[in-house]
Amino acid sequence: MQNTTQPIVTRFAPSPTGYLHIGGARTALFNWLLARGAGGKFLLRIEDTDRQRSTEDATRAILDGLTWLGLDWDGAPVSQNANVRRHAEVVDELLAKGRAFRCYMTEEDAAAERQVAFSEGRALRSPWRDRPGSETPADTPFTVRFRAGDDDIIVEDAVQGDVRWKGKEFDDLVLLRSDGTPTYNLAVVADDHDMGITHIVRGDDHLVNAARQAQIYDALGWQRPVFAHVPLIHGPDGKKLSKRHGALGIEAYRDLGYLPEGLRNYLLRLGWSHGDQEYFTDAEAQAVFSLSGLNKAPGRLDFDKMASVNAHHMKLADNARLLELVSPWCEKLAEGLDTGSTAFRARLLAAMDVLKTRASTLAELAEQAYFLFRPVPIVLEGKAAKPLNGDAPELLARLLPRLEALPHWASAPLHAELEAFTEAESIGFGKIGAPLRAALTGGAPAPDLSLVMEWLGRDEVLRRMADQIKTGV
RNA sequence: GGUCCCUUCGUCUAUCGGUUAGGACGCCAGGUUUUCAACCUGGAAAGAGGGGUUCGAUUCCCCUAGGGACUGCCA
Repeated sequence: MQNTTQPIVTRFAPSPTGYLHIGGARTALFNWLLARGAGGKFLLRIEDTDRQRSTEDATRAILDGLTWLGLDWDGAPVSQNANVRRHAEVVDELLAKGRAFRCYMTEEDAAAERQVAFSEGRALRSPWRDRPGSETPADTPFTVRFRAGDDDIIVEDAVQGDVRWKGKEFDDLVLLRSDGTPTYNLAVVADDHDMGITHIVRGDDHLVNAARQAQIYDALGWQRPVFAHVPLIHGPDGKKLSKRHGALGIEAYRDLGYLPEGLRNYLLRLGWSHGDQEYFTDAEAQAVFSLSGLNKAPGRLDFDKMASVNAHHMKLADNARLLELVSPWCEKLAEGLDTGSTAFRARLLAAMDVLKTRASTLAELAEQAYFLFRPVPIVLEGKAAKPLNGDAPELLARLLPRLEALPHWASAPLHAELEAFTEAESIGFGKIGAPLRAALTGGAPAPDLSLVMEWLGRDEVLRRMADQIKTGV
């Protein structure tokens, strides 16, 4: 079966008929991990032999998706369509070996023939499979079909175990269409062989194809690759993935504010495990990933878990990088915000260590940071204005000069000063905390007040306090 | 219809014949408390059903049920 002395070569082979969806992304991830962890190669092949359905846009969307996810491939992506000549050669080889034959059935003939086979509980067998060459009509279009064998077919799958089929279950499948173009199963085998693919990890919707392809490998005398068919991902309801729940392009998750490493980690654990370990860095994942950890049962998408895994990676992420990533989100929250300004950048950077522990996505990070850059003066209305009722403005007014006089503007002395103030006023912390918080953040989520004050800076704090003292009087 | 695959807490999973069936997310309760979150502590929560095999089955086999894939001159 597998030749362990040769380096591992894997591939991801999407057909460019849409975006890179979440299931495809996971398949790509597994292939990437397998290759990278073994110092092998991870190749890309675009299965574009169906010219009608294939589009440039889809190809680009898939490449962009992989790039965003951080799955880099070796060499240039292979276009399957570019190999049609080679595919025909392989068919000739099969013809020469007597493992393929010209079939003159029309599509209608084949449909009728299939009907008969169906009723007899077997797969289609072409009446042309054993006709001598002398009987073949001239000037009649033909397909080339594979001469299906009668022996059982056993696929040794790395995930599903040994799977066995009866030979009669398989069609004399078309290798070359009547227009001379190759079909999927033939092209895949030829390309995978030519590309030196050692391990094929793909969705288990291809399990039966593995049997078809195995027959072709065997007929050609080629070594079969290691097959590993991973179960498909289902939606949160356990049903097949649909647009409504999760079958989105990978870029949709990016646009929801997920980090690529967060999504990678989530996808990795969906259908694969390494004991009880939940979180993996790339290096860890590459080091321990193996086919034996793959699960046989399909998994469901769980957006809560996805968010929580992402939150873990938010905490680990570099602050400067997060600043770049979150800036567009901040612009969405505050019209006209200049995220390139040094004031904005400095504040966010200072606060990032704390803020990133409070958010599970970039969208939430921007919300958590909102108090730092929200437009001033802050207009408090309704419930948000309540903390400034009563004598709260007077309290703020008495606190203001004390803060102003602080020699060192940092969270520790600020905190001490607040404590001193509550003591001097004989009030509980909440008495001053609530109005101060309202004045500084306008009710937006924010961490400890002394930190908030440090990050905002003296001028901004005094300014926001003054704004509320003014309106409160 | 046929063939094949799958089945442990709500979800992702550990277990590779002997465990009080473990962890994570979510949920519930409590704690902390200057908002929101985070955090800490505790809790509820699972082997689809039925037969075997075995001293002993979640684990091995069979059947049933329920999911799923394939069954194209699509990929």
